[in-house]
Amino acid sequence: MTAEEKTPRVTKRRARTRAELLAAAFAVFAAKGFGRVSIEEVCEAAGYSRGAFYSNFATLDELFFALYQERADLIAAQVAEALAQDGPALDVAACVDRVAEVLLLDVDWLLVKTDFLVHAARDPAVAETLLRHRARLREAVADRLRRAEATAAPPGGVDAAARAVVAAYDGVTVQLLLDKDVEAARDWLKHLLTPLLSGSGDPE
Amino acid sequence: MTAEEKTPRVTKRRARTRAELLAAAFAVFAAKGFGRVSIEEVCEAAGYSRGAFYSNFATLDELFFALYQERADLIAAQVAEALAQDGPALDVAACVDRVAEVLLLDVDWLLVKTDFLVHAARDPAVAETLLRHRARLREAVADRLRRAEATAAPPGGVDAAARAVVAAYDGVTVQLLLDKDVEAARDWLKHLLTPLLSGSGDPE
DNA sequence: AGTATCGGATACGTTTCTGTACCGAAAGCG
DNA sequence: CGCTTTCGGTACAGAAACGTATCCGATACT
Repeated sequence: MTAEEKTPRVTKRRARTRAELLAAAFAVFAAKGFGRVSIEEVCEAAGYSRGAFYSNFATLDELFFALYQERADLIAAQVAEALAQDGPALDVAACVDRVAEVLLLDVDWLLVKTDFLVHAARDPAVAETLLRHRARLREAVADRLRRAEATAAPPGGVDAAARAVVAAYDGVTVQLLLDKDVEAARDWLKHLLTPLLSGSGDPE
Repeated sequence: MTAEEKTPRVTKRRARTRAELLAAAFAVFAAKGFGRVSIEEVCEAAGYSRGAFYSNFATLDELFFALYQERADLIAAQVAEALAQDGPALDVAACVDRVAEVLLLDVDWLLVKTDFLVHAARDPAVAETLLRHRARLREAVADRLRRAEATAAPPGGVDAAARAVVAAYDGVTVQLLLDKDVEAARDWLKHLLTPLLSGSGDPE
């Protein structure tokens, strides 16, 4: 075995406490907001002492980043699944329904995600990874639209339509954060997407 | 004069320091984010000591609230002006241009505004006033659309269209916070509004 | 101008959080 | 089954921020 690849001898316990710290951090961040949370609070919520924290993360920012990455990947996978669920000749409405179900599921996640946005807006490095996540999502939507282009070509090109979908999602999220009405948000998102995906735009 | 109405004897200096504290707070909030800012930092940036702060505000939240209210009112007035600028038979594109100019002018303000959103999302009382601000803006847009309904009726009713405009604004804001490209954001907002205001929606 | 009041500065004690250095115990390996 | 490595707890000291109590200079009214 290579000398470079130093396999950590203990890895089971570590993974567990790391996961528990992340879970606790999610709850605390959702409740109080990232900026208002101390390392101690996270440790207390997780049932660990600060030693455990410093053993797993260098800083709160690092933990936050890991937390975001984890959850965002999870959501992305769920969205991909929802998008791929029906055949090439798709039912737009049903597809939108499924995606809306996934994207507007957990208000706590939207809270944390917005916190992360605010964080990224002030740190270019963080912003770049967030932009990558968004690009991935956008690409998934664009692919889906391309597959269905035969039945209904979106106005202004597939790519622009995908961007519009993301923008609509963001816009609906903001309102949802204020009124906390998930059902209304889903309905409203579908309502918004109708003209954006099938309306009469400038045909290039 | 009524005995209840106790006119404060000194009011000039106070107003000045209060304004300077607010201005400094805006700068610091924009740079670091509300959650990351201490009272001391605001005072230092303003060139005052903490005594001045506690003499004018009870808590950082209170200052933040006052700051938001002040700026939001200012923006609202500017938007109202931009909306009222041309006659009853309006040029949609030009009107959108003017509003986009006002709404997407200062990225710092968008940063602070998003901080406030995050704050409001966790405090129902704050959320309510933010919702009121948004309702006011929405109403202004709806009024404008009503005045122009003769030339081009928006899909799904004037009210829904106004909501869509706000959602589009929010969606574009998110992207802008990440890529910091104001010009692209303005173009994109106009592009989004076209199908939302004149597209083919379900006719009630 | 005199004076009563107000606004902001200063100084103080307290709390909270941080980061590190050290240590006992748990976990994998031979 | 003992040994070694590592993980997480504990203890400590320092920093930062908070809120208050108090004081002096500025300000407005007469």
